[in-house]
Amino acid sequence: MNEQRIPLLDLVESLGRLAAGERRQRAVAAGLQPVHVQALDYLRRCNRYSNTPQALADYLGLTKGTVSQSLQLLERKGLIARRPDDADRRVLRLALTAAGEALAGTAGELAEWPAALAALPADEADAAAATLARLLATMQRRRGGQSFGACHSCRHFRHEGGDAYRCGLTGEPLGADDSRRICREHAWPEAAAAD
Amino acid sequence: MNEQRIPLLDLVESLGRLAAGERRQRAVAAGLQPVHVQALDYLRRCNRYSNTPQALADYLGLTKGTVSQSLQLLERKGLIARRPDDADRRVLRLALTAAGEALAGTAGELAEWPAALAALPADEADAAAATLARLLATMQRRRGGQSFGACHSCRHFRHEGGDAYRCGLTGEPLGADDSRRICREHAWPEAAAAD
DNA sequence: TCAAGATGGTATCGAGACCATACCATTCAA
DNA sequence: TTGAATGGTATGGTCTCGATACCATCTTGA
Repeated sequence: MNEQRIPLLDLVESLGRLAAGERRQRAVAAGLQPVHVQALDYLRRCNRYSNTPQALADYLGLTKGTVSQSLQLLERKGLIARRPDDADRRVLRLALTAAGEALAGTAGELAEWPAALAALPADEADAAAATLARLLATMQRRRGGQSFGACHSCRHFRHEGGDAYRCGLTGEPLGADDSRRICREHAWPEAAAAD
Repeated sequence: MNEQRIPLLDLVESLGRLAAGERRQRAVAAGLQPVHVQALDYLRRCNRYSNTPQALADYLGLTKGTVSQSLQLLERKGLIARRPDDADRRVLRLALTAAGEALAGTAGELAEWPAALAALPADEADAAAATLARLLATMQRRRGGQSFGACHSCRHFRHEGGDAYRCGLTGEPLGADDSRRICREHAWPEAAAAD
């Protein structure tokens, strides 16, 4: 028997801090702050309903004022483009430029983790991931906040056969690519967590 | 079959951010910054070799100058006491005051997590914890940084029968309480990670 | 139709974390 | 005993972040 009495939460927080530290290093090496790399990463992974300053603010847990500043900085650096929405002229639509896409790719990658993760037995890693996914879903529902999950795990997600999907909230059709993106309207199903 | 293709690292980071967010809320509710609560929590859990500004700076990954500022603030608020070491008069020994102990207790507690964690099947949580512990040990060794693990999981830890332990590095005897504290000299055993 | 509120975003200011640099005191090593 | 290493402080600057106030646009409802 081994002696790891370390509770699960402590481990998650320690690993999270470690990863955040590495991300921080890579961000400053790229001339950005960690939060800016997070923003770029979000824009790379969010869907078409979620590429606005307000959605980003909700995702990051920051005020819209703070996010507005960061976005201006990112635009000055030529990493994102901001253009008004056609339908609602209050709204800005954010998009990565080619430079932003490239930077998000390089600065978003972690150097040491893939190897360490690959060294874990696959079934063990999968089991741990399943457990953590349940925990995450529980926590997000319990806190009542937005969950920002991928589209395909959403309560409103409908499969219409083949590669055809639809969002039950907006009614719009979705492609296979859309279904893997982060959505600000995401809501976990009622009963089960991540099943 | 469920569709959680979410990789383990993403989950760890999401959960870490969620927990950090809750810690942040509780910290500001207590009139402190998150890093200050982290400092108090560290001082509550570290052993007698590790209660110095430099050790805290290493633990938090901050410069000693930054930590010096924070410690002055915490002393002004009456949450910690700083007194010079008897043997080495460069060194300051840090200790929580009664108020600091109380605040670390209340602000360090997370509200929603215990219930969510308890809702997980015990064997599943243990298995996930074991996996994450291995991952953490691997990452810390790989990055060559200090690990700040609990004394009992250290390479230098010696069990001398009953409740008698000893640190193989300093040679000093350790009680059962000591062996659960965070040590700045902590080093994982060579071969296995957390076994 | 039009006023009132809701929503998305910006401008500006202050607080404070954080780092870099320079510095002092003490201990340790040659 | 001199020089390097270590522990800590002081200071100035950068930058995040929140609060507040503000403007523009959309929505709702009487």
